[in-house]
Amino acid sequence: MTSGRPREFDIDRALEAATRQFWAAGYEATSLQDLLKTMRLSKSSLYQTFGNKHELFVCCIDRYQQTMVSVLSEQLANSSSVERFLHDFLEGVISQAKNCSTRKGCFLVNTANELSQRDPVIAKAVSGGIGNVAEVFRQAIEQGKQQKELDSALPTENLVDYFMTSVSGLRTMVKAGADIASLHPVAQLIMKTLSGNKPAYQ
Amino acid sequence: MTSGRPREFDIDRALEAATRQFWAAGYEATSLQDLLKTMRLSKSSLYQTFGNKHELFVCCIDRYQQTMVSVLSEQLANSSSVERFLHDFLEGVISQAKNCSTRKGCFLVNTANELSQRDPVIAKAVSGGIGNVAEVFRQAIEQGKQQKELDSALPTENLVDYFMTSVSGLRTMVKAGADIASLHPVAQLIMKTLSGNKPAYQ
DNA sequence: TGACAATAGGACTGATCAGTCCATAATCAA
DNA sequence: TTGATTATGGACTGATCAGTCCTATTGTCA
Repeated sequence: MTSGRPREFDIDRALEAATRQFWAAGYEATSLQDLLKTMRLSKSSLYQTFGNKHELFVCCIDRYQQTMVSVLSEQLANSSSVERFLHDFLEGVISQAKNCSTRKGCFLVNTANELSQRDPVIAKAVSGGIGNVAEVFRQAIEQGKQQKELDSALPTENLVDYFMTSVSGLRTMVKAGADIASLHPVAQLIMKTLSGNKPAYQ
Repeated sequence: MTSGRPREFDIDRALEAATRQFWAAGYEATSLQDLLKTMRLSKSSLYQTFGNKHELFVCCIDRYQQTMVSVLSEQLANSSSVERFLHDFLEGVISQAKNCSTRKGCFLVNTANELSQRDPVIAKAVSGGIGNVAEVFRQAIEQGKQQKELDSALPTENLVDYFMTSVSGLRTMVKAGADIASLHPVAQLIMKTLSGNKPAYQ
């Protein structure tokens, strides 16, 4: 059936490199030259393998959200408590403010901001990805309620929406250059809200 | 001193049109052709008056933040209570989700997302603008504490940071296409956090 | 009337963009 | 060895970009 010269590069590695580039610079500001350089591919290989810049971008979005969901699921499974899981996640976002190279925000949220208004295909991929991530947090919050860690008086959906909103806000602050010291108390307030009247998780 | 043919267009109207365009499409995605069309200027007039695209953009940022600060200050002065002022602001953000033309988010936050990482001049203008807006909310929260509307146990700065973070998150959700119904409870939770243990503002 | 300033419009530059095409090289199966 | 298939790199296309420059016109004031 198929024969011929075998592919010399690894598709997933190439996608990872492309994701890094798109993530750091955004879609429009990433040129094909940038992609060829970081992916270490020839133009022909890129077009033959991924179609074009737009299709490549959608592949990167998909790969990113799959990775994020699996990492989060694992972290949730390995956490000693739901409060710890959620708080660690918030602190992880904040700690990205420490240096510029990690101050990139969330690839999904960045893309929503850049393209969701004018590119329906990408918008769909992004909202699907965000939904999958939110589903992990929904499971976490449901679990936290059952274990009496979180406020059971409020509908889970509201808490999930609140958490996703808060995370997006933190990420924007980090990207905008807010200093870490001012964000820790914000994370405390967010956790306090999730857990009802209980004192904040330490 | 100066004589010659008088300027036929209104600078502030032209800036308003440019702001509308930049706001809707972002900096990179706005071409000079787009600007000439919406501003109703010839290329010569634009360059003579505003220098270039970049300087024009900075003018738009400045104009936007000045307008925003003055509108917010007036709303605060005219509000029956601080809680009402803050809650109305959150609901105003949410109500922008109703149709696509108003689903543009905040011009300052959008710009921070698009350009703050790679354009120090614009980054400075944006962070200055955000600081001015935050200052209005700082005054509001200080006032709310004195009038026993808000939680006095927490430092004002923390509450301001929390509020700015929450607003940014809400704006991202609106831009990402979240439905209004899911955001009202989020706004309630934010207000509840600001006011301490009191029931949410209705 | 003459100096001055702002207008409009178009030609032009040099750079960059995404994407196509082609000749050549490498690797497979038969 | 041959033919099919794929990889690769560079030349090329057509479009668009911001910005410059030039000419000609229109209006205001001294």
